[in-house]
Amino acid sequence: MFRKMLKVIAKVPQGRVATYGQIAKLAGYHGYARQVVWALQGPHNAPWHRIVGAGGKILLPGQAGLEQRMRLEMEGVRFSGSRVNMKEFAWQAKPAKSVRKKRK
DNA sequence: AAGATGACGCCCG
DNA sequence: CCGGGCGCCATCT
Repeated sequence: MFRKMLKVIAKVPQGRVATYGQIAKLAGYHGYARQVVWALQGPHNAPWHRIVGAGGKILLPGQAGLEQRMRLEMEGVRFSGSRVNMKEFAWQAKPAKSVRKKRK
């Protein structure tokens, strides 16, 4: 499951950002924003810094959020205060069949 | 098995 | 724009 999410996250190109909900939905799990978080925390090498909250808000606490912002700017992402210019850098993913698993 | 938790998302004030 | 409240789901204790 996380495996799939990570795969989607890995598809996010540099200089682009995606939201948790976006990832979850593309992975086929609409509404699993929280699970996306666990996927990032787990042992893997995913570009966690490209994942932000809805509206491009950085939710990471303390230094982590600071570092994320720095990295994104380095990739070319512009920031509007504490947020990312979503309209410009929001990742436009392709409709990968949003197949929702039949949540039992 | 039940209760609490978490880098969330959306609605309301 | 910001803060608070409620709902979502898998994992942990």
